[in-house]
Formats: sequence, structure tokens, C-alpha cells
Amino acid sequence: MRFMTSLKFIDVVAREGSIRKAADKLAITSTALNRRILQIEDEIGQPLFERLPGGVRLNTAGEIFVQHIRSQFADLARVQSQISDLSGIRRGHVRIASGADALRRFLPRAIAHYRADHPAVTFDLSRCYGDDAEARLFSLDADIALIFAPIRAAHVHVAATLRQRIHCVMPASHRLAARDTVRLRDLAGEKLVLPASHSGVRQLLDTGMLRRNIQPETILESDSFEFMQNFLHFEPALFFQIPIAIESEIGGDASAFDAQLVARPVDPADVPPGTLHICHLKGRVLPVAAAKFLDGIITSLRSVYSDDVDQ
Amino acid sequence: MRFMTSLKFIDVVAREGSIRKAADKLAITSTALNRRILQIEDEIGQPLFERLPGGVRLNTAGEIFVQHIRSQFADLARVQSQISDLSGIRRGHVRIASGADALRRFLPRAIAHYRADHPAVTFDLSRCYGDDAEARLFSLDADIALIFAPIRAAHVHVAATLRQRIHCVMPASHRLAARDTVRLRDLAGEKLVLPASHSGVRQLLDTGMLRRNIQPETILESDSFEFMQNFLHFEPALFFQIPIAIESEIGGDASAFDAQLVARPVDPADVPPGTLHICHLKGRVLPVAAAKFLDGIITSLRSVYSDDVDQ
DNA sequence: GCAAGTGATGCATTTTTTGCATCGCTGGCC
DNA sequence: GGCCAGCGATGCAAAAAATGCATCACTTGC
Repeated sequence: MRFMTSLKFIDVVAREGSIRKAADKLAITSTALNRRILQIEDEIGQPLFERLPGGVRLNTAGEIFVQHIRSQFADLARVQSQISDLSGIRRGHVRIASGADALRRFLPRAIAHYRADHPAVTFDLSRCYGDDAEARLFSLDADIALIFAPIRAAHVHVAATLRQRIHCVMPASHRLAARDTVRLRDLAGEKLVLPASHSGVRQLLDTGMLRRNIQPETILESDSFEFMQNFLHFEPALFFQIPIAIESEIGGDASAFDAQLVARPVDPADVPPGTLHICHLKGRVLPVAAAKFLDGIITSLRSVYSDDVDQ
Repeated sequence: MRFMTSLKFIDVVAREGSIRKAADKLAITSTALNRRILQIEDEIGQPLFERLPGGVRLNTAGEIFVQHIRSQFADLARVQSQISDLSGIRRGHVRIASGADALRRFLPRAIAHYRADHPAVTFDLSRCYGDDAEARLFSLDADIALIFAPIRAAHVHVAATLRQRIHCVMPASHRLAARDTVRLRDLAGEKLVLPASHSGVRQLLDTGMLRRNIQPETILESDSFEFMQNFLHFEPALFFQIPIAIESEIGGDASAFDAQLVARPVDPADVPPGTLHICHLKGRVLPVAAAKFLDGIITSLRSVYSDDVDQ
């Protein structure tokens, strides 16, 4: 897209904070890049960057302009996707920002399933926590976000929600494995492996623990579910997940996802269910591929979790 | 805006329906223009135009792309207006599509008033009827439309409405000038000068006449209010207007706007009041200047017609 | 069948963009 | 305090791109 290069250049300079670094990344000389920027600033009639000794930074006008540029790119992608769609090619690119929960099992399967129908559609997955995911929607770096946490920003549109109870994961031989549900008071004296403090699961747990006045014996804290799960093979302990991160297959049994491990729901009276939000930027028209994929995952979630899905 | 030229070129070709004509208009050779178009089609990966023996025409992909281009231009104008605004310059350009009614008296005063505060803001007025005005909003050729007719298209957002009773305009010496209101049956045998058949005033009148089974004696039909008004100086007759087209000054007396002519409302039981719609394209963020002007005219209408304005 | 209109294309020319070398400036560091 | 590394800006020549001219292939209307 030759007619967008100058704009792309500005976007990259804004992200890099330096003309020379951006020039490196764009594989051109800083001279050329510098002059393109000067030229556009001239056409706009206003400088877009502040020149600092260590690089450049967007000024207010620049912020406005760069936001415009990003929305143009997103819109162009949508237009291209529409155009491809009507010629029957069905190409496209979908960028997803997701928490680790949905990224584990649900998204791999969902994406593979979608790609089986539309092999020309490519994907971009970035793992991030709630606020980051919202920021990525806003900066148009992501089309769709799956966030297991409350939505903060007003510019996020929630296309669907999924209620998820916190599950306690333990060795199959654990005494609590015999129960249907786990109460928080049962955890006294148990060794716990907790997700990172900014994760949605952890926040719910912390609130519950605080309310029930329980001091958990945390032996380990991690932002990697995979690490925690594998750790349990070596040292018996408990950790926590939501069903969407556990399911061995869509519609499969969430209580037995690993030969040696079982999951039991925590009593909702102790820890209320959390909500997975499936969202995109408010007011944005998604590219065809992203819109179809969004529909697809909502449909598939409904078929599995029926009553827990809201739209 | 060098980085928009190629897109502008495509827009012009689409409007002209011929590369050579567009090249003329753009003051370049058809060769250059032709090649720019080929290049963009190459970058999109799809032809945008059908080549016909007598010129070119957008295909479906082209329609989508041109719509994108126009929205980009509109958005760029908005961004520039925002940027100018924050440097305190307050420049801008407002494009209005309006029926003849509002164009007569109300808009000249409103625009002059606005320009007194913001002399760097320029205006573009185009007179057109309802459907055209809506089309101009959609093709982003107009920012704001004032339409005295029902709104047809779903993509139009109505920012405010103004109820207007049809008034009958007559020589001050006319027998009906003694009445407070005019009934349709009074018009039997009167010589009538009617607005063009696609005008909102005419449609209301026609409906009323049909219902009351009155055959008007139409001696003249015109789409120019000015013509009709001047005609009455030479041959006594009746014609019809809405207050906004009559008012000699904001808050002035609508019943005496011309030394020899007076206006009397038609009884609403015969001809229901019509609605002036003040609108813009749905979902569009207006440039600062246009948004402020829109606010301004709604405020000024409310101060004059208070109860008849809805938002 | 010819004239007048259209868009496409090869080639020389003009314009624009790019890269190199270099300047002036600022902040960190010894 | 002075030096050095890093930054953006700029003059000038080379490379690349856009343009204009002449012309082709084609369709339509007379």
C-alpha cells in the first residue's frame, strides 16, 4: 500500500520514540524518514512531534493524528477484507488479545476450527491482562479481546460474557478430591499455588480469602498456568483455574483434564463466579474475518456453556 | 496532502466516470492518472473499475473502496479541524445541504452570526431536496443537512427537529388576510402558486387537498421561493411557506415579512405541521467547526421556536 | 467504413525520494 | 569541565518514481 507508507512511518516513529530507531525498523535511512515526517508536518501545518534530545515524542496534535492514522489502517483492513470477501477468497487477519485462561485450550481449538473452514485467514495472538487488552483494542492493535476481569474503559464494547466458577485443581489422590465442591475453609493448611496478582482468578480468590478471613499458605505465585500445572506433578499442592482453561475438549469433562489432576469448583458462596468478557472496540466495524470469528466463538461457547453465556 | 492524492484521484474518476475527464479536471494527463489507478488496483489486488467503451464505472469492490476513501477524507478534515482547534486558530469548513426553506433567511443569518465569532471558518451551501441531501451526507459531501421532509435513510442521524406549520402567503389586501388561520376550503377559486412537487411543503399541501377533496387552481409551480414571492407583486395569488423561510429576523414577526405581503397559518386540521430535520450522518464524528455550528443553530432555533424544537 | 471517443503501453523526461556525509545540539559520564 | 554518544536537521549527488508524448487497440454512432 504505497499510499499509506508515510502514515505507517509516522505510526512507527510514534511507537519507537526515535526517528533513527524507526528508520532501522523500516529498513530505510533516518534521513529519508526524517524528511517524510517534516513533509507531513508541513502539509498538516503543525508539528506532530516534540523534538527531545533523546528522540521524539508526539505532541497533542500528533496524538490526534496518530489515532486517526491507526483508525485508517484498521478501516483499510476492514475494507480489504470486505473486498476479498466478495470475490470469494475469504482472506483476512484477526488479531486477538487474550488472558492466559482462554489462550490455553479454548482459543487454539477455536482458531484451528475456524481455519479449517477459512484457511486463508491468519491470526495474531497476544497474551495480556485486562488493562493491556483494553489498550490494545483502543490502539487498534487488536480486533478482539477476551478478558477475565471487570471491564474498565468506556470505549470497550462487550459482545458476550461467560460466567465462570473458580475451580480448585489438585492431585487426584488429594483428600478434597472426594468432595463435589471446595470451601475456602478447607484450604487452611493446604499449600497453594496462586496465579499472578493482577490475574482475574487471583483477584476473586483474594477477595474471598479476605472476606472469610483466611490466610492462605502460598508457596508459589506464577503467571504461567502451564508451569503451575506441571509443578503439581512434583509437589502436591492446589492451584486455581476457570473451566475454559481446563476443558480437555469442547463439551468434555472439566473435572478430569490431566491423568493425575482433578478440578473441583470452589463453593460460589465463598468465591463468586467471575466473568469472561469477549469484546471489541466500541463503534468499530470489525473486518469480515474478525466479525465472523467473533460470531463463531460466541456460538461455540453458547453450545458448551449455554446458560452461562450472555450477549 | 500529498499522501491522499492517489485516493483523491480515484474519487474524482469515480465521480466523472471517465479517466480522461477526471485527468482534465485534475490538470494532469490521462496517462499519469490511468497509471496511478492501475497501481492502486494492483496494490488492492482487485480491479476497482469496470472498463466500459465510454469510460469507467466502479465495480462492487470499487464502491466499497470509494466509500472508504470518502470517509477517510471526512475524517481527515475532522482531525485537521481538531488540531487547528487546539492551537487556537479555530479554522474549519462546514458543508451544509439544505432545502430552499432554511436556505432563504435562517441560514444566511445563522452563518453570518457564527462567522462573527469564528471568522476563519468557511462554509459551503448546497440547495437540495430531501433525498439528495441524505445522499450528500452519505457520500460525505455534506456535514449537516436541513431537510423539511420525512427522513428516509437509516444512516441519517437527526440531531434536532423543528415543527413548522404551513403558512399561506398573500397580498396584504387579500380578503383572507383578515383571518387568523386559513382553511383549505377558503382556497377554492383562489389562484395558487405552488412549490415544486418534490418539496416538503407541497407534499403536505397535496395530501391535505386530496383528503379534503379540493381541486386547487394552480397557475404556477416553481422551486424558487424568491420567484414566487416576487411574482405576487405583479399578480395577486397565494403561495405557501413555512415560518423559517419567512422570518424577517430571528424572533421577528413571521406574519409581516414583506411590505405588501402577509402570511397566515393554514389550519392544522387541514394541513398538519411538517417537520424540519437537522441531521448528520449516523456514526460520524463531525469536525469541530461543524459540530459547534450544529449546536449553535439548534440553540438559536430553540430560543425562537422553543416548544417546537425537539432533540 | 470512418470518425471520435475510450483506456492501455513504450520510452524519454522531469520530479521526487533516498542515501551519504556532516552539522549543531543535548545529556550522561569520567 | 570536557568528552563522547546519541539525536534530529540539512546540502548535495544518485537512484527511483511519476509524468507527458506518441501511439495502439478497441467500441460506438453515424
